[in-house]
Amino acid sequence: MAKKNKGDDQSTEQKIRTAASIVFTKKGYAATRTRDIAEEAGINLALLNYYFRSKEKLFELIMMEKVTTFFGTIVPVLNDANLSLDEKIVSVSERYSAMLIEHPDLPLFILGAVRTNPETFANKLPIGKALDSHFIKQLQERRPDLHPFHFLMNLLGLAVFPFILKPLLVATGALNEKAFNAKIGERIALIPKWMSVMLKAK
Amino acid sequence: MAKKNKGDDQSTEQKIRTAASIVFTKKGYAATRTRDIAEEAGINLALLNYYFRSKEKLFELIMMEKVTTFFGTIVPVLNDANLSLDEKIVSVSERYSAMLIEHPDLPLFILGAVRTNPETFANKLPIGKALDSHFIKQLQERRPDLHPFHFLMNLLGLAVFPFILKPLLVATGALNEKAFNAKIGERIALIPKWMSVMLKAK
DNA sequence: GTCTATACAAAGATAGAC
DNA sequence: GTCTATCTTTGTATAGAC
Repeated sequence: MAKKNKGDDQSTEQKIRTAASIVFTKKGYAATRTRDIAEEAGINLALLNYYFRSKEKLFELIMMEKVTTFFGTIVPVLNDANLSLDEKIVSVSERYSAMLIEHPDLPLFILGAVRTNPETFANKLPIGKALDSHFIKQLQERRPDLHPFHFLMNLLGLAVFPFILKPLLVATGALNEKAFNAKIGERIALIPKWMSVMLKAK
Repeated sequence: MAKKNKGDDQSTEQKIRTAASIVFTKKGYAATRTRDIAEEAGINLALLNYYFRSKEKLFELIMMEKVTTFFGTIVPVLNDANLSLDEKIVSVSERYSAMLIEHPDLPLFILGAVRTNPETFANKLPIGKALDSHFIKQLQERRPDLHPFHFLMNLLGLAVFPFILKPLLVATGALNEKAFNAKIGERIALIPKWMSVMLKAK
């Protein structure tokens, strides 16, 4: 029962989690074989079932970790009553860029999972909270004529969309990893500016 | 050899193409079983291989159709020397919205395919053309201080991102199909406005 | 806890009759 | 061109030794 970890770096369980995250991210759920994960983790295939019972359970575990990372980055900001609207915009664009540079394929992972398993997400996502947040109230105050949907879409679109397009840009050779990150760096300062002028535009 | 089509509505080949498009779009390549396609098409499993040799060849065929639809919508506009920068922005946002309302899951389909098969896209995409277009030259003239990458990202982000998020919004019950389309309709007129103020913002 | 070996099911593809 | 039947491969999961 007790974990050994005799001078080794990582527990077997953790090795499998890490490997699963890598392979699922790269190939998606359906294209991933449990053998791929075992190989990536450098462990025996049978151990995967020993620790996680099934491929599906392992996937759900990994996915919930990712969802938490993704939304945990902004939900607290949106609900922070001490921040002005403009401060929130700056904070969200900074946090999102930082988080996405560290986890560049998070968006596609989640979107892919939603596409194949919409039911799973029905109650597990804090979308409702985002729509009822302090941020939304501030938006409605500032621009009662424009539905908050548009602002949220614009902010997320400006911040997240490049990361969604990244695999395509890199695959086609339009941009390499380094050039991409440089452009993202520029956007951190630009997005708040753009959001600001869009807020003012009548 | 000759096609029969004896009073029937569609040729078998066409039925398979249509069915494949539906199932691949819904489940992605790996999760799709050739048996699903056969069933959706109402034909025998063996006919799929008879007409298209393999699941993979069939997929590539469908994918190229989709890529053509997706990029064919804007590339001609970007290269039209008779349109001003502002006219191009209006035209692209209108065309994209119209095309995406008709094919709402095109973006996720293509992005999913890129993720699992990046090599396939290395030479088959007109990204190079977009980066060398008349549109880019106009942008550089108007705002030599800002890299065109940002404008393209912004325009695409504003127009396309909502459709990428759509499955998530619908799955979580944040928005239904009808409300979503209404919001998209509003954006057709709003996006050119936003792009315009972003172009002016220093 | 970890391994080898293997059972069992699913899925792609083809042979051959009609 | 279309069907039934079947081969083969691949992939998930488990049994049982160590």
